[in-house]
Amino acid sequence: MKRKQRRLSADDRRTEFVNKATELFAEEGFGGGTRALARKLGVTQPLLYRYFPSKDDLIKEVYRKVYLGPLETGWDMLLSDRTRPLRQRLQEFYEAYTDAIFTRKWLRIYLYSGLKGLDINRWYVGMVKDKILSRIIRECRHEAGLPMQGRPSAAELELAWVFHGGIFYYGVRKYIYEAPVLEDKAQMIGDALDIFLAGFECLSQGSSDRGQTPIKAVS
Amino acid sequence: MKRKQRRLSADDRRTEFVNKATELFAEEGFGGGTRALARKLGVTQPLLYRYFPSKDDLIKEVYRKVYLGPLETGWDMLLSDRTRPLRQRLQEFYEAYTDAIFTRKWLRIYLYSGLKGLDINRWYVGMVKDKILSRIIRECRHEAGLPMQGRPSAAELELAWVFHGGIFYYGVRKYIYEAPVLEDKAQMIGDALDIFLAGFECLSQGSSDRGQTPIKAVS
DNA sequence: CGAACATTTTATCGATGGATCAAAAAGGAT
DNA sequence: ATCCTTTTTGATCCATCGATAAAATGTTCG
Repeated sequence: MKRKQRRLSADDRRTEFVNKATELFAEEGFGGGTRALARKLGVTQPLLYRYFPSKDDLIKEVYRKVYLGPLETGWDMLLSDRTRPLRQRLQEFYEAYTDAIFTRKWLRIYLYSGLKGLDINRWYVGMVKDKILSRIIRECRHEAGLPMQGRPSAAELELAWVFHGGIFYYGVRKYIYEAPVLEDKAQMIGDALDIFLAGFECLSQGSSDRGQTPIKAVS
Repeated sequence: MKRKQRRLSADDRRTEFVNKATELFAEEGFGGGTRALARKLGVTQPLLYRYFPSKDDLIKEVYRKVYLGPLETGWDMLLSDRTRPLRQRLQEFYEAYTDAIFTRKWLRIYLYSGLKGLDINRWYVGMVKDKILSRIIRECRHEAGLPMQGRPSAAELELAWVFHGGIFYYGVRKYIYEAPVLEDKAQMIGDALDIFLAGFECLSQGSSDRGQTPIKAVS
């Protein structure tokens, strides 16, 4: 009872390899075997080497596809559109962004590649900083009526990172640890935003009980 | 030019295996080879099997040591001591807790084992929830003069998780991604606490602009 | 010293994983 | 049906890995 319809076009086969490899590596890590991968495709293992010179090249292709996925959603304009209230923009942005990255596949590949210390991971983190967090800070400062300086301070960026990381960690808890989480993701984002925005505002008005500027710039 | 002083006592050799294995697995993941491990010890590979029945048993030992490490710091009483201001307690707790877990070794082993979906990881996450986050919520409610119910609601827990995860992610960024972070860890914790506490307080006083209870309990 | 014991090494087995190459099989064109 | 091209397979190589057994070396104590 063999498959009749074997042969696929070169492009289709290639993308099929990348897709199934993403699934396999997400579950097993990049140590997953090429034979297990071939089995998932219903083909034999040497066929892989007709489409990729080595397993490492396949892995690089997986990176590319996974890391570039979230960027195709066009969320970047959402943040800066000042015709709408900031809270609403942030809510919408984070719902869209987490829709893109909160999947078992994405998060696991992301963490596995992060543990390998790859350049593409550093690139992604840098992009999050520049395209997301810096903008959030800028908009928050604008909202709070603070003077606009060229770049956010390291301390402000850190605040945004902690906020962003908190949301990110929701995905890790749900899809990596498979721990019970608040099911309503939108509510989680909303509550986190309430805290963050209220806290940011309180601090901006100098109501800190420590004897220093609420958000101190690092010299 | 061979080593003269080879032979170690059984106990010393065993702990040496576990220690070096922790280092190795932290860097390479649990796929790290037993031969590489032996090389780190300056012994031959079969010696491992005189102290551990299998590689898996060695790995279990590594888990035990790593996961139990942070618990030996006795931080758990810090949180509930109401003779001191809440903010100070939280600051001190998180500085101590992150001193214990913010190391390259700990974080990498934690993430690798989390990706394997192990029971010990679930146990640890549950412990964080019960021993840390639930207490924080309880103390925050007390501070805000809110009525004390038996257990924190799922939404409140989620709030604490997002806060906690944000701080945790600082360690991931620094030691896993090796990304530049705000160097002053204490300041990061302080700022995150300011935001969290201020936000929590604002919300508790019903100043949310959404038409609902600030922190809504999930039915 | 030298016997008794514990520790470490040498040699090796079987399984698995990445990679190669020639041969076979499948589809399309004439 | 026959030929040609492209895809796929079967067989295999070599390195590595976990694990085992037996030999050898160091340690202890009479």
